[in-house]
This record gives sequence, C-alpha cells and structure tokens, in this order.
Amino acid sequence: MNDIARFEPVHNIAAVERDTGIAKDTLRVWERRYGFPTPARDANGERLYAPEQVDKLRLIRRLLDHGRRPARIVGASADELARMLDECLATSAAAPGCDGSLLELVRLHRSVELAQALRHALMKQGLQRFVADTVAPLAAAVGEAWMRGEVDVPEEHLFTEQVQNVLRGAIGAQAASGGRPRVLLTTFPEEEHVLGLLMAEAMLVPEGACCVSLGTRTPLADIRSAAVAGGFDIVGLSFSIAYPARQAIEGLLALREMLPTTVDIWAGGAAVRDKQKRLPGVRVVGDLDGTLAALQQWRAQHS
Amino acid sequence: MNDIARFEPVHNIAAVERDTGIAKDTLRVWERRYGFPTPARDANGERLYAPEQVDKLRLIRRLLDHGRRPARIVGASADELARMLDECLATSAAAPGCDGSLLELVRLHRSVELAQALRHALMKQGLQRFVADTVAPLAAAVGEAWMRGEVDVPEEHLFTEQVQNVLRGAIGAQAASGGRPRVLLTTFPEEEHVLGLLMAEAMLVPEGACCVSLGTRTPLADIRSAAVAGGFDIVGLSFSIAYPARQAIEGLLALREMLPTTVDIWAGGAAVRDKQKRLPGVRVVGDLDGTLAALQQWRAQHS
DNA sequence: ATCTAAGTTTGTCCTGGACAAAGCGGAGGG
DNA sequence: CCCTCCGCTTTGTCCAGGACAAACTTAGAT
Repeated sequence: MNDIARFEPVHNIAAVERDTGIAKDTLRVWERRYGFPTPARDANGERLYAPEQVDKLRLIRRLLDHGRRPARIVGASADELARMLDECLATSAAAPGCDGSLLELVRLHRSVELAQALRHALMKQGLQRFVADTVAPLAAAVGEAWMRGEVDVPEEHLFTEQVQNVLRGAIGAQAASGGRPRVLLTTFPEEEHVLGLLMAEAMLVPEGACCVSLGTRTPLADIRSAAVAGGFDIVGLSFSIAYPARQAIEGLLALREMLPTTVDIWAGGAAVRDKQKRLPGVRVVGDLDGTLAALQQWRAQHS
Repeated sequence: MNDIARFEPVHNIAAVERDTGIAKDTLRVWERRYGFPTPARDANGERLYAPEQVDKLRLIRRLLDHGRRPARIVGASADELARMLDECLATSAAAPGCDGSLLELVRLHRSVELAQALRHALMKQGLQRFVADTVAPLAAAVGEAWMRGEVDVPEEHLFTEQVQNVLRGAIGAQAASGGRPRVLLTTFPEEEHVLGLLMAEAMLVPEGACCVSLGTRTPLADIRSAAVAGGFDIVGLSFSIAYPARQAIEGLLALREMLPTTVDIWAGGAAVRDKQKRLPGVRVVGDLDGTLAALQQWRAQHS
C-alpha cells in the first residue's frame, strides 16, 4: 500500500510546470543559473520539488507578471520576495471603486450569496454598468487578493464561474440577431482568461452589435478564416496582464496583415494598454467604456 | 518589410505543441523513432514544421485519443490514416438519437440560429431532457464531425460557447441554495473540457441539489481543501475521451485517500466508463441519467 | 526628450541517452 | 470460458549542458 498518507508531498517537474506556468526548460535553467529552485532527486535522478519551493515559484511568477526581472528575484529569500510583493501592490493599490463587501463573498462557503449579490447588482445597474462598475473592479480586486495570498485557487475559480454564469445568462437574454457591426470575439492560443471577452460582449450586445464569441485559445489562422467566412466587421481580442506584451503586439500585427482591411481589429486588456503607437492598424481599447467609444466611432464611419 | 504575405507558412515546435497537444519531447522522439514528422530547419538548426505535417499530426492525435498505438500510425501514409479514421468512425457510428438538423447549425454564419434552436429545445424539453437527449448527443456528433474534418476549430469553439451560454443561463435561473446534497464539481488540472461539468450540473440542480462548480483544472490538493472547507457531501469529476484513463484512475484513488470517507466521489465521462471495478470507493457514473440514479441512491442512504 | 547602439539577461531549442510506466500477449488457474 | 499474472515491447518523459536569438538595459548622440 504505497499510497497511504501521500498528500502529494513532492511534485515532479511536469506538475510544477502545470501549477506555476513556468516551463520545464526554464525551471532547469534557473536551477543552473540562479541556484533556485533546488529540488531533491528520486532514485532515477529526476527532480522532486518540495511544496514550499512550489509556493515560492508561484510568488516569483506573479512578480514576473508585474514586470520584475528574474535575476533579482529568483535567487531572493522569502523575506525579500514578500517585501517586493508589498511594493508591487502599493503601486497599484488605488483599487478604485470596488466596494469590499462583494470581495468578502468570494469564499467557498458563501458562493450562493455571491451569486445572489451579483444578480442583484445586475438588476439594479443594468448589464453595462454592472460590468464596468462592479465586475471589472471586483475582478481586479480578486486578482490582487490572489497575489497577496488572501484568495486560493478554488476561490478564484469559483469567482470566475459565478461571473460567467451571470454574464452568459444576461447576454443570452439579449440575443440581437441581425445587428451591426458583427463582432468576432476570441483570444490568442496562449491566453485562457475568458472574463475579458465576456465583459466586452456584455458591453456591446446591449448596443445592438451582433457578437459571436469563440471563447479562448483560437489559432491565428483560424481567427482569420472565421472572420472572413463569417463576414465580420470587427475582430476583438482580449489580453490579460499575464500575457507577454511583445507576443501580443507581434500576433496583432501578423493578424492585421492576414485580414482584409475592411475588417477592424480591436484589442483590449492590460497587456496592450498604452501600446497604441506600436500597433498601427489596430484599435487599442483602454477599458470597458472605451469599447463603447470605439463602437460609436465605428458607426459614425460606416453610416 | 519581412512580414508581407506571411500566412504563417511554417510553425516552430512550440506552435505545433500548442496546436496539436503533442509535447515537444514527443515530437522529437517520434522524428527519431518513426521518421515522422520531418520538419525543415532554419538557419539555426531549429525545426520548422510545414502546415500539411501539422494537419497530419492533428489527425494522428485524434486516432491516438481513440485508442490506436503510435507505432502503427505515426509512420503511416495519409491514405492509410484516412482509412483508419473511417474504420474508427464506423465502430462508433451508431450516433444515437441525434437529429442532424442541429448539427447543420454548427456553422459560423448560422450561430444565431443555433442559439435560438438550443433555447427552443430547452423550453420544449426542460433542462434535464434537453441536456441528456439533445446536448449530449449533439456534442458527440460534433466531436465526430470534428474528427472527420467536417467541423473546424472555430466551429467547435463556437458550439461550446453557445451551449455554455444556454446551460449557464438555465442553471442560474434555478439557484437552489440550501439543498442537499452539496456537490462540488470540477476537473483535474490536465482536463480543460467544461461541457461535461455543466451537463452534470444541469442534471443535478433541478433535483434540488446544491451544486458549486469550480470550472476546469483544479489541482488535487485544492480539490481536497475546497471539499473539506466547503462542507461538501460529494465531489464530482468529469473526464473527456482524450484524458488518459490510467491518469484518471490514479488521480481518483489518490483523491479518495485524501478526502474523508464522509465525502463521496463521483466520476463521469468517457475516460472512466467501465472502470468501476478498478475504482473502489469511487462512484462511476456511466451517463447523464446515471447521475440521477446516483443521486437517488445517495438520498436513500442519507435519509 | 526621443532615438540609436552596444552589452547583458533570459527563455527556448538542440542532441542523444536513459528509464519507468503503459500496453500487449501468452500461460496458467478458477 | 473468463480472469489474473507475468514477461516483453512500446512509448512518453526526463536529464545534461551547450547554443543562440529575442528582450531588455544602459549609455551616448541628435
């Protein structure tokens, strides 16, 4: 019975890649260059990572997502990392307009209350204001709390699920069929965050636009063929903060060349904010209300 | 202007891994052992895969998912592959009870019709029969059509999105709060198909069960902590046909040991079907109606 | 202040070897 | 006849350590 009492005390390199999002090659090269992580080895010489090191790697990953460079943080002690994290949070601290009461409901045992509160806010504010003023700030607050370690993986998952339930229900109820413009929404293959797409759709549909979402992770060539075959006016892409800006820009420019000039490209999300000047031919949408502005502009040009 | 007219004519190894789901290490070892694929090399000696080879790899991947072994198919010609595919489809051909008219709507330009048809079927049949008699067969038919090459990536994505919209809206409208049993639904970290979870939830919620879905890809340790912290009676896991059966069994047994015996584990999906005897302590749910049977049984035991 | 050029950091890819887990097939027992 | 056990083959993953281009930083020039 070799299974008894095994609460996954160690992880192999594939599990660490999965849990931290850091590639196997990168983990090995960090070990070589910075002396961290320092996994034990099994009888066959394969790496076995201790849970504390995995936690530390997750923390490092978050700091990298916020723009730090590996040389300064991969070799750092837990104390130094914690200090950097505080610093990092301080800069973005001005978490605007998110009333904390909803954040408190992002707990496993309060999921039902969260769902009710979201639905209530939706009814009170209407879909667009609900998305822009409630969901978006709440999502930012959850991301920050997650970084701070106050929210777990399951709670973050749960939050995403609940918001999806509410938004998809509301979007489905609108069902504008023949509207213009026709907007195709999706993400690049490496991006799996779906909330940005749903929020954009929730802003556009009430304005009478005809949105078709492909969900996440669509290969570039398929985006092109779908946009052409479906007769779309606009392709909308969403990029979370974890998406490498350089990759976003390269992909967007490549897509711009693949698509006919009659199809507009809109890009939104933290990874492309303030990158308008490096993206000729692409409309960078700074925030959710920017989506509405872009829509008005499009309609003015096509009337 | 080195970007002109580049429709991604070749893919590097990372792109192929992303597009086919075959690991880089595996691609290299296939090349070494079976002489396929045979990518060109760039100036730096790095592999450049031609689009036709990527297509062939996708086909190989599908055949592997259906139980073929690599030795017989990785080296095979395109003709032989096509023949095997036909064979493969013939065995599962008895596609039961799926009226083809819905399948025809899984086209980009007919997305609005698909959404309407789904909602109409939902209204007519009620949530549970809609899921068991319409969505499940349709999902199987789409999977088959995708394998046959009659459906593209974007269309498969679109289908998933539309079904999610309808199911999430319907589930949200039921919102049973205090019901029993309390069921936690999710998948293991390598499994990203969400429809199985949603269908299970759609079967359970109308029966008054209190379902909480964490979506896909929850680490084992987090499933445990969530189940314990949330006071759940049942943990439900879903496994698509592409999930390695061995891995599913190992994970389920490990989870069984981590969870208190008061928490039941239910497992459903193609990867665990007919594996009940290898899964002591886990309830294998064969199909969607099996979910209802399991629920009745649970209630009989806890009354 | 914005741009360019040289220098440094960093992730990804390579080869070729090794091995354990998964699957297959035959032998033996209920 | 069905099931289980056991040896053999297949197959995916891991390793080391080297290489290099892309990304970033810094310094200098316009």
